[in-house]
Amino acid sequence: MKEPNSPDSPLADLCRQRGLKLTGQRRTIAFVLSDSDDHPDVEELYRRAVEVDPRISIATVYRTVRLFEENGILQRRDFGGGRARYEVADGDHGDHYHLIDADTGKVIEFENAELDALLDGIVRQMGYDLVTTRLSVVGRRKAKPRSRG
Amino acid sequence: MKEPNSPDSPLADLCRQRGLKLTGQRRTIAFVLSDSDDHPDVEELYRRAVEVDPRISIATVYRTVRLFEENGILQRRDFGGGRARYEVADGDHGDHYHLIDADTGKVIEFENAELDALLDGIVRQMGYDLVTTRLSVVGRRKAKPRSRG
DNA sequence: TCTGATAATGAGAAAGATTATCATTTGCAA
DNA sequence: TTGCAAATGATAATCTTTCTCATTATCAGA
Ligand SMILES: [Mn+2]
Ligand SMILES: [Mn+2]
Ligand SMILES: [Zn+2]
Ligand SMILES: [Zn+2]
Repeated sequence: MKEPNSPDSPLADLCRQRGLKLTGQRRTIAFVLSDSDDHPDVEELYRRAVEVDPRISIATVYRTVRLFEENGILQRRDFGGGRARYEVADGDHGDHYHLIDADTGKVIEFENAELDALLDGIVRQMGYDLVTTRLSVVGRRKAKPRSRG
Repeated sequence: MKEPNSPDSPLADLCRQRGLKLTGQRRTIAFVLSDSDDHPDVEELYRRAVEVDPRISIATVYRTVRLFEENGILQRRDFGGGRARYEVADGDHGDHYHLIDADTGKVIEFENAELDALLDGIVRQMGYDLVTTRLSVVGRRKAKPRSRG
């Protein structure tokens, strides 16, 4: 266990702000999420949550990520592989996209205002308002160009 | 049944070109795919295939779309909803993206060379070669601007 | 602080999509 | 035409996620 009854995590506070009942399990999951800067799936969140409070159930993790997503606290991501992955919907962090390393699976985040604007313009021109952009690119690390000789 | 023992469909020919054994089931599924211009899931492909040859099995449809995808004949798409959807990997048709109508679920294809180039440049600048772009946007039809009066 | 209504939880069943198994059939090269 | 490797059909198994329902916990109000 780490950081037991400390002041609530940012996400736990958000939880309360949204008028959601703040149970022990939700406090734990909120803490784990606030503490993560990657894109864990539910199994991984469960593992991390159990470290904090061993009597949490995976059913509750599923329920909680769904609840948090519905309340705009979490964002669900799909990087292929059949499982949903989650990250905090951070207003500061801003919208971002993901590059997945084809060989290692590593996820690299990036932002690009030109891309934002281009997508928005394309969709608008088609007569729609953009609601969601689902974008991830898979790439393979370029071989370092060798100095010839 | 429609179009029984006619000349093979373009996809069936492709199948043969790749050295894949051309079974009756594969011929049927290839025909159904060539005949489709939308993004059917496996269940839908199965329904369409059964119209042509009633003794086809859904297991074979699953196997065949996987085989065709592995051989670059089909492209798998994910528009959410938990099922894979497929379309012919058409060289002529070119790479394209998908706009999903948030209210109706309708899928609208679009191409955009600027988007192609921008994504390629972004990925390259991060030190990667672009392998796959997974992009779909969800949009909501704009209300027609009313002439005020 | 105590109580009760209500909502959340845990454990496991169920659902839904996809893949694996295995006995039988089929395509196709010789 | 034959033989064999590969494909098929039927169905079991797998995997992720949701549902069910009896039990427990939260929290507003007394
Ligand atoms: Mn994982
Ligand atoms: Mn369907
Ligand atoms: Zn991210
Ligand atoms: Zn398409």
